[in-house]
Amino acid sequence: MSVKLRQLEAFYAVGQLGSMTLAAKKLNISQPAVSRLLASYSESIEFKLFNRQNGKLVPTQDARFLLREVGRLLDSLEHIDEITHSLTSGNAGHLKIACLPGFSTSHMPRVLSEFLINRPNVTVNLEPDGANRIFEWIISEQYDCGITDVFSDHPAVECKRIPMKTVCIMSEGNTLGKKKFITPEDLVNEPMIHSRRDSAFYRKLEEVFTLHKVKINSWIETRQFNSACMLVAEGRGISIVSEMDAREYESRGLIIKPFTPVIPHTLMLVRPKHTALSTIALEFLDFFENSLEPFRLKS
Amino acid sequence: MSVKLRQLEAFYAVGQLGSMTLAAKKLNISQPAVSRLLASYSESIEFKLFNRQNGKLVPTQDARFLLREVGRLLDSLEHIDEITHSLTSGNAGHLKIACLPGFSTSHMPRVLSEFLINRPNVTVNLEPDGANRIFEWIISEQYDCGITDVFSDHPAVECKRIPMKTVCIMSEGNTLGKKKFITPEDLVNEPMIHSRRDSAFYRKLEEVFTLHKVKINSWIETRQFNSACMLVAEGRGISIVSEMDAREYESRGLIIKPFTPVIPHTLMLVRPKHTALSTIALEFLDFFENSLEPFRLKS
DNA sequence: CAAAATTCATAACATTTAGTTATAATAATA
DNA sequence: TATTATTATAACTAAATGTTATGAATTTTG
Repeated sequence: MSVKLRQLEAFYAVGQLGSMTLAAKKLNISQPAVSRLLASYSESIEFKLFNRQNGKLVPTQDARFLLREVGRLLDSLEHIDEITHSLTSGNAGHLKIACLPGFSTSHMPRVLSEFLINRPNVTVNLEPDGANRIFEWIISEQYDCGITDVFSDHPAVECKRIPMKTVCIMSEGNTLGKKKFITPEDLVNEPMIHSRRDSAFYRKLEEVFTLHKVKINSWIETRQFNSACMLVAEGRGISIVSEMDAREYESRGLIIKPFTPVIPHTLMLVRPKHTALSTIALEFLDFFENSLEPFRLKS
Repeated sequence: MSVKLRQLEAFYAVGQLGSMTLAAKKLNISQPAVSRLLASYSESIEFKLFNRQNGKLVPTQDARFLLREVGRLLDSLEHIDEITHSLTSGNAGHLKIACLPGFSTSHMPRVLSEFLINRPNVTVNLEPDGANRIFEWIISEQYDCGITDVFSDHPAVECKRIPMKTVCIMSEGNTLGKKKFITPEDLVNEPMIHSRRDSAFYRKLEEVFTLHKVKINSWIETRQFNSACMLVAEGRGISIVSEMDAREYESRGLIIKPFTPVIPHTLMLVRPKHTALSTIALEFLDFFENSLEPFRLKS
């Protein structure tokens, strides 16, 4: 007959309290129950557990050694109980997040650390990578959610679009800094930093400029808004980027101006469609979406 | 209803093997048993544990998180099982040993380390102190056993006498080094290093010398044989000490010669009389007594 | 695609474990 | 010694854990 958990609990309680009667009270069972649990345990192992001394039950040298181990076991059992409850309430679990590299260094860490403050039992795996890889990961269900800016209608991917505000950014010396807002016409002679020509955002940009009969004065092509901000902050060029990214660099000398007409930048929150997400993952997606609120384009 | 150990075992097995049928085999129970254990566990916690995928049971994100914790729990349970068996066979436990300071630096470490080689789960507490303190500790049952050289007939102390061989030691240059054995008469003019005048051993020494009508040429009085050996090795004086101690210093330039008549030095292995010693403590006492064999005086 | 095989769930029942109350035995204490 | 507190034993109940038999659902295979 194998060791029974109940036996260990009884053993531990008696070891702690030095009395079966007290142990019974602590465990909320009757004294005979404890007596028998202890008797059966003591029989299964082959050494004496307690000696009587003035009416107290004093653990044997060996028993004392065992007590430590049993204590550890009961602790981790309690921990499991705790964790179990936490998992349903979203206070424990593991999060696997994939996001574009731009996010992983600026917005995400802030949001994540805030999210984790009250969730000590949550562990996170944050993987920055390109849009294509993110989709692969979501499709193969290796990650709980992804933050990207490319749409996909893959049947296994749930995709939520979030239109984001964009702004025009320039370095501090720029004469356009005196204007209230910027239009395409203002940018005729400005060297522009913009995203790759095959990106959806560049196409939208081009469309707007064409409509205004202005040619984009292309200077540097970069993959991320991040880099654009960085370059502009360094003192050269002008760009149109997500306001969220712009605000990250505002303190490093960067002029931010509204741009008309409005050109939205669409973020995508993606997740596997056929898997039930864990509570913690759902909570995080909610939390993250909320964090975008200040920069979200209200339609 | 609280978590049942059996449920966790089933959960873990299924999580590992991806199948209830296999899990049942591993646990040596029937498949329906596993099915019900899992069902009841899944009901008690409030989230789904597994998803079916091509006939395999794949743990949920949350379940995977739990599995780690449960694994730890089961490990420590297994460890307890292991320890329990070890305790009866004397391969685990805790040893509290008190000994004279002389032992704690020479003989004891060697014996102890040899004793522990095949007993990885044994922990030791070795406390060096004077004879009186050792008795106090044994009486109050704070220690399993003690090594000393003073007898006590305290009713709570079990005392085993071990008569030990003694030898005469001198430094390398000494002319007596040419003799086969040393007698009291040889020591008339030698400056002697000996134990304290109130010690049992000194009284025996004095008795023998008086019988031979030789006065002890007292030079240095020291508490331990250790110190005597050290002093002699340094090049001055002559002493009569336990052979065991002498051998420790043999390599540091020390001449060892038999002494007649035989003066035994009595070691005491002491332990609490009214407590059943743990298996490991009994084993250790045995082991230690054995280690004294080469230096023991056969009567 | 239908047949065979695998895998899990359910039902009905047996056994073991863990709890109960009542009471006797055993220490500790006044 | 009588009294009191503590543990052990007995007899019984409820719950947990196992069993076999069998049906439903899903993969695998010919």
